Amino acid sequence: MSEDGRQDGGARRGRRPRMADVAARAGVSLVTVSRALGQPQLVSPETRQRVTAAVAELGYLPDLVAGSLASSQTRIVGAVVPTLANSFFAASVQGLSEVLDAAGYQLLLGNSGYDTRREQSLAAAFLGRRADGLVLTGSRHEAALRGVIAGAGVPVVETWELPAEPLDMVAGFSNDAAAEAMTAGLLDWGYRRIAFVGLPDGGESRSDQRRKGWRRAHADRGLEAGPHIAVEDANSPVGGEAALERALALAPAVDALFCANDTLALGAIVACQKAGVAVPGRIAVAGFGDFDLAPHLVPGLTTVRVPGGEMGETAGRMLLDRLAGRRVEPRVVDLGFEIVRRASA
Amino acid sequence: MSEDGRQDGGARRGRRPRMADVAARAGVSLVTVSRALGQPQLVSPETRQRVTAAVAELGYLPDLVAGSLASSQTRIVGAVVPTLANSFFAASVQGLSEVLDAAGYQLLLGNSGYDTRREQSLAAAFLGRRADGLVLTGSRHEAALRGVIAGAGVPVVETWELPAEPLDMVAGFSNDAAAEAMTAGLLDWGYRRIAFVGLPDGGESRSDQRRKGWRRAHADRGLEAGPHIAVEDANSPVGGEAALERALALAPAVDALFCANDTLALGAIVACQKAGVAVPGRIAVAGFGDFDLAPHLVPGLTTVRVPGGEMGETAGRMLLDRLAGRRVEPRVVDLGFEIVRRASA
DNA sequence: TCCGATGATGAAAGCGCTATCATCCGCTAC
DNA sequence: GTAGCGGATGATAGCGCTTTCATCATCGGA
Repeated sequence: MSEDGRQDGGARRGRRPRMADVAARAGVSLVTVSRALGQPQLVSPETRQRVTAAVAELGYLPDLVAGSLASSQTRIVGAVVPTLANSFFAASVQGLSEVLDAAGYQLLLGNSGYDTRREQSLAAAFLGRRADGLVLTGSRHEAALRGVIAGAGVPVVETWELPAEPLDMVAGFSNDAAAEAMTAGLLDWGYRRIAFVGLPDGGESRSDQRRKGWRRAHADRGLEAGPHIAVEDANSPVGGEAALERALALAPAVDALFCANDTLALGAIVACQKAGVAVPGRIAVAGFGDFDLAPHLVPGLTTVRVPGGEMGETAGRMLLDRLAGRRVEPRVVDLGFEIVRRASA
Repeated sequence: MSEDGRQDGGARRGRRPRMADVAARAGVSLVTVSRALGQPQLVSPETRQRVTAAVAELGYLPDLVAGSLASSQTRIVGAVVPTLANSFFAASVQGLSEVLDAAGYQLLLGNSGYDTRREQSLAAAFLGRRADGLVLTGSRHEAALRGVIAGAGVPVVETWELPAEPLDMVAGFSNDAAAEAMTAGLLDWGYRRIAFVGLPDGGESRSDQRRKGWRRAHADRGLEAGPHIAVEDANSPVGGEAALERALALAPAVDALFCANDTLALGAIVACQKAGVAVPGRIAVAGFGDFDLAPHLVPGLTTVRVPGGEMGETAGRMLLDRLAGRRVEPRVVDLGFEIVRRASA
């Protein structure tokens, strides 16, 4: 291949080459280049090879913006998570990203900061970019979202919950069933006064559901639930530390702490270590999420394993299936959970 | 506003409205709509108001793909991180995302899995989407990347390191200086045989640099560095646990473990707890990163605080400045680090 | 009274691709 | 021999916007 200087078909100096430049260089029409790149089987091997060579010589990079406009599909999926500073959602994003990447799709990511209005505006922005699909976290959205999505006509997957009225598809699990199961486990293991540690009422949809499950486990057995110890910030161990202190002061004595997530549980366990409180001897601690560190804490954290990465992967696959024109059945996938009993309860 | 049925200027049924539909409805030309939306100050208040009303009535969402093609700017920034399953990079992405969001930019995210070829192909894909800027992690890239970026002519920020030959701009810190400072601290505090726990040689750029700093701190004082305890996976506490076991078996006795990151350090501390090894009495443990949990471990983790979120924010701001046509000086920003001494060393 | 500013609006020309339809060739089938 | 067909290629028309340039009032100053 000639390295020296631009030839006839070469791109004008200083401009990034376009498909027409490649075409000229390869001595074919623009359409043929488009086909050679997009549907190579429609082009003869020699032509394809000439095009490939021209692409390489010019360093041509197809403009996917133009392609998207012409084909009205972007191969972009938008995802909104409450926060990235949290390994749980990060795992989902990672799973999603990998599935999409393998299919040549790209991920447009936004974080809502647990604010449904920001979620709404991010979703709108993604749709404005003509994302082919959307992945959302949770079931609580602005009322207007439904209309915006319907108007755009793109497939959507909600994750991390099992909404009563899904927008479209769901890849999630039941937070209340999981919390109920965890609570039932604690009761079965002999704990009698189980406090729930989490956000106040209405603080956040998933925390609320978990609290509901905890309450129901008691109700189903005719027991009265223990106290709800409210924390301000569910994403810091500090809340767990404070909760332990409060729990120890309560009478009748609380013998187990069910934390709305593992970060809080870690705070509680650490506070116990510092205060010399035996876990689970004096007080048991259970978490929710089963983060990486759960088995490594001392004592190992009893918790609920949730399908973080799988939700992302499944959401991605559902979207891709739908975009490929395949029917997605069922539209609501419950990825389940698992009670993981370690030493802390 | 009339709810009932489409009117003259309304969009054809079943199609999503375009700018022309809005224009017809508002009784102005398409250009005016474009201006009313993009540069409202160029349009009279009444007209602007008519357009706004028409937009609302039709539920019009501008097509940013078309806009991008026409204006040749996408307001999209692409970012590549090694992994999201790691709170360190997640913090950077979060910081970046927030800065971009506030400026009306969107984030296209990819994870390379610590593979430079995947980084390269992601970067190329982002450039194909005509991202206005790129944020990369680290300084080790495929050779071809430089040319691809130069060809696209977009601003780039490298993060998490201080590359010797930056691609363009940098928002990072010196891993070797930080590791050297941490090691110097350990030496100052009286530890004499400090093992480094991290990936094997050449495993990863940042781990290598940290090891280099550890070695240099010794060399500068005419001391011989302790052993390098290699682990397979630096992102799991398991490596730290294994490392502790190996360290305890060494003679002469290792009295401090300097782990290439906090996750490994956590593994080591936990292993000590389990084995009843006093920290720092028998062996001190230092980490790198200062993740959320560091102050909450028992004992609190002595570590290096790195500017995770700030690198993301700074990278975002540098990009935005450059895109706004402002000069960015200096192009290499060292965000520094901080030695945080807690109880573990 | 006329003129160049100034402000508000519009018409037309693309941005760089893909979709669609047309063309052309060589081949098989009768 | 020729109709018919599939494979390979090309010409053309947009995709829905922004940009640029043109138009046309309106207005204060000479």
